[in-house]
Amino acid sequence: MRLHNSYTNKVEEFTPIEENKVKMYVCGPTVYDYAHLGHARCYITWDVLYRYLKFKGYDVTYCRNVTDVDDKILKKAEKEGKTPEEVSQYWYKQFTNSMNALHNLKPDIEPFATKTLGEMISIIKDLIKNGYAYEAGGDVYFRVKKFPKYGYLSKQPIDQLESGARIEVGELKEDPLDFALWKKDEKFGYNSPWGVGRPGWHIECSAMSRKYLGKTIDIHAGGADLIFPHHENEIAQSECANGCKFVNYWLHNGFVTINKEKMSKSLGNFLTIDDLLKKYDANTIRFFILTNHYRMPVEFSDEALTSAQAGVKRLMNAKQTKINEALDITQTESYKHFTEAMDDDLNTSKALAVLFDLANRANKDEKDAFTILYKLAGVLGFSFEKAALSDDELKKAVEHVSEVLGEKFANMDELIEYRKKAREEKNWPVADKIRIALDECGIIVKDSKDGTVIEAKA
RNA sequence: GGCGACAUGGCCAAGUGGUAAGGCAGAAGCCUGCAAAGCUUUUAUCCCCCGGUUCGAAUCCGGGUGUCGCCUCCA
Repeated sequence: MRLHNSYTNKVEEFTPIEENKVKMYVCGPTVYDYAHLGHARCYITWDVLYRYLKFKGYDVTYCRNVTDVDDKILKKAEKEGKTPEEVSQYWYKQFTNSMNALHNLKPDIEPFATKTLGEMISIIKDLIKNGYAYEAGGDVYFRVKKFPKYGYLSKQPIDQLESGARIEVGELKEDPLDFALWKKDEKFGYNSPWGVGRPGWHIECSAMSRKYLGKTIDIHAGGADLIFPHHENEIAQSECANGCKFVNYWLHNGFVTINKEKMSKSLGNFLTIDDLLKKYDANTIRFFILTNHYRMPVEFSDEALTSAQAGVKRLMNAKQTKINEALDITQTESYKHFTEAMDDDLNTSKALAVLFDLANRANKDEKDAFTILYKLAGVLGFSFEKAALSDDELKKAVEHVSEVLGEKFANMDELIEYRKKAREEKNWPVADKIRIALDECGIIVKDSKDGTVIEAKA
């Protein structure tokens, strides 16, 4: 399997540290607000990597942190008169709901920053001891100039970074480039050897990664906007504290854009996952994300989502057969093509083409085509479970049809039976009226030789 | 200003040296009482522009043009 490593800027053969085991870390959310489509892209992308690695037989440990100590959380807490814990707990729940709704698998470990303070303090202590960090007025800063490789990941010449760096009022840095490992905060802080304060954002990931996955890990992934300064700083901290390589493969996903501009909180041009899910289902959002390569920008538009919806529908409408559990799909051509695509730096666009080919073959009654489709689509996180019509929806629909026809029906079965008779008597106006009325309730009627089925609109 | 990426049919998109996957939309036919779904056929002599290398380039090199991202919190 080949993956693009941002550190070397090359697509490289992936070789895990321990044979058959993969330790992957993904930078998780700061929980203070709604997750938007940009987050969805990130976490869907790495969800697919996680699923695919497991599918390939790796024993994967997937760790995704939760940042629950941050200026934005504190601001929100003050504004709403709540404790920071209440705020972060609430938004963590919202985030989890969104991830579940998108069918993202739960990471094996989801550590909270506030529960990993011991590890952070231990790393900072080591950095100070080795001269890589210094305390100044209750803050602790990392001495960037002591780490010659600083800037390697982001490909930034140090002098360029220097010209952009700046010392804020009240900061006691030796050098503008230095960044905070610990910040004095007597109001919301925690005890530490340097007084009451809070950890810097970057140290959190270094600490959680080390605590749960070890000093050197296989994969560290996240949005491309984290490369600088977040990941650059993580490398500096971890490698100076641990004296060994931090990450073997750095993976970064591209952005979702809207009107050709990056979708982000600060620009205010974002669509929340919750709102999007009111209009499009999880498969559609996933399909929209996966038609593009994960490193490319993806332009959001309703047209693009509608197109994705139609594509998903085509896959989901494939003629279903009973899943043949005995089938070894690894021996099939489709498996070969699918894995070739995915092994090539997650070419999901090509992998989707394999799925469309299988759908077409299933529709032509090719044996096992649906089984293979079902399993491979599952690797990308697509679900064939159709949203069942709720009792309430059925009841409302029956009432609506009763009203339109001026005839009372007790339930859907009775209604379908009535329409069947109408069709047998070639009473097309009545049959059509029922179908149109049901369509108005979001129910599609499909007549075939095998009988009539109803299902919810996508 | 520094660094990085991208430019393929109406739209989205794969393809990185051997002659343009796939999806959406459109058209025609089959099926169907009609629909829906499905099936079949069909839509780029050409891949932003100009040079070059090569038997051969969308793919490599040089030069343009355009778009985007990072350099501050950000997925």
